[in-house]
Amino acid sequence: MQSDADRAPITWQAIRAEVLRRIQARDWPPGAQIPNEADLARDFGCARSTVSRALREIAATGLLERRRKAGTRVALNPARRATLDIPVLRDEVAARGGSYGYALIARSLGAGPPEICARMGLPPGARLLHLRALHLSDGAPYVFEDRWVNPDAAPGILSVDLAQTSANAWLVQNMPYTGGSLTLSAQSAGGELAGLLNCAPGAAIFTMERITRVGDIPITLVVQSHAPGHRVTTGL
Amino acid sequence: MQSDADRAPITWQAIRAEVLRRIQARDWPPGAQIPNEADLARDFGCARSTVSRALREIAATGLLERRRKAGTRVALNPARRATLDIPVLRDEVAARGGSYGYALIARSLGAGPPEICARMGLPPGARLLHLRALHLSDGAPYVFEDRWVNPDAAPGILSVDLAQTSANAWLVQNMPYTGGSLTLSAQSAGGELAGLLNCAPGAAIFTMERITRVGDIPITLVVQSHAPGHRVTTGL
DNA sequence: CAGTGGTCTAGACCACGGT
DNA sequence: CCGTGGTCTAGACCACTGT
Repeated sequence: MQSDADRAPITWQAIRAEVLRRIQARDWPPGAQIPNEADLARDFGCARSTVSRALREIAATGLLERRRKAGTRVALNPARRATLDIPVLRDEVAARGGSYGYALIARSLGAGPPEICARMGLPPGARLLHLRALHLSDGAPYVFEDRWVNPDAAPGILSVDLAQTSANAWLVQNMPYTGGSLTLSAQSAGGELAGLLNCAPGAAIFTMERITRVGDIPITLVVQSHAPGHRVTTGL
Repeated sequence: MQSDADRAPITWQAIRAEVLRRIQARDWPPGAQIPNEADLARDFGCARSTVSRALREIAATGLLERRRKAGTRVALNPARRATLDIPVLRDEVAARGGSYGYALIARSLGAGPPEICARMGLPPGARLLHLRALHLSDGAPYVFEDRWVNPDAAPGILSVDLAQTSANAWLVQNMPYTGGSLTLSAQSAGGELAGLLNCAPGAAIFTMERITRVGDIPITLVVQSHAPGHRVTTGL
């Protein structure tokens, strides 16, 4: 008679919420193995792929660990993951209500320093375009950028007027990358950097170093030194 | 006759790779709309859900933007996302080959400072457990941790011997959280912090501040100050 | 070997949101 | 309105890996 009451489809978000609830309530304590997908699908009254989707999403956050045959377990030491947004600096400044500015300080083409070449995975002495520039917010230094570009990977950049267009903007529009790495650290402002960022020497500087590649070919290495007080926030 | 040549199933990873290739090759330049899922599925000779999975994964990295009816576009200003692993400090030290140590410096229970209560979203003067501790690698200071715990959310922690078990380890095993935030910044080591971390006053310190919640209830706010030179790296 | 997650398929309905 | 992505289903085969 009430055969139409259970017509409402179960969404994978609902299953995710319920699984998270059971973990939080310690129905499934850390380290415990949870039922397999087929059983859960039967319990929830939905297709296995729906359960699979929900568990996959949770596992992506590090709270569940899944292995074939071994099943799904609540992570014992959840090395949680956070997703960090890396906005374009122009947008970041605009979002803070500032007016964005860009100033190229130096541009040179020549053999890259051995250390830089090594970090980019290039042979020592490879020819690199070296750029130093300031990103400004309301005219004040916001980020100092020290960048090396591999002209072999991005030949077009040699003919761009980089005083008008920031290298990042050009690369973003013309050289979508397929991989790379990001390193975050803190460094003390040396004399030159302090001068560029208009801050006290020795101030703590939040630094992001990015290397981007297309396939196996390195495109650019950029070190961005943020003005003191910069923070990066994300959800968990 | 060759009707069995196309039996190999197309994987979503293969489609992702091909879509990335077309973006990189500027077949689909930034800002352009790409064919809809149904058309791509026909072109690739697979089910629409396979295409959907591939495009969803790419969109999750920020390279594609998807909207119903408007279709899928190559992001014009790809605010790229990176996933950051937040390992348990004990594991992080062990992975670096060090022996892990933990030393509780201070423990007190009382009204939290207004600023801390506000950051946690609690009323001013809320009762908080305040912990100060050092994480050690091979006996040397590795991270100084300044933590506030909401005892109403985690009553069990008041009866734990925190000299033996780090608060983080206990919380991780007993209080799986459902949300929170993470803030990264650089700070200059003040006199006290320099003493604790055994570094020069004024050194640049990489700082992570985490707030975790269960539902809407804040559990803990922790500020972790890393020894100078600390770096966090992730893929893109 | 056999259990479990990973994936693909073909089809269906629906929610959103440009036009 | 109606095209597009978002999702669910029921079933199938496969890849990996612990036993």
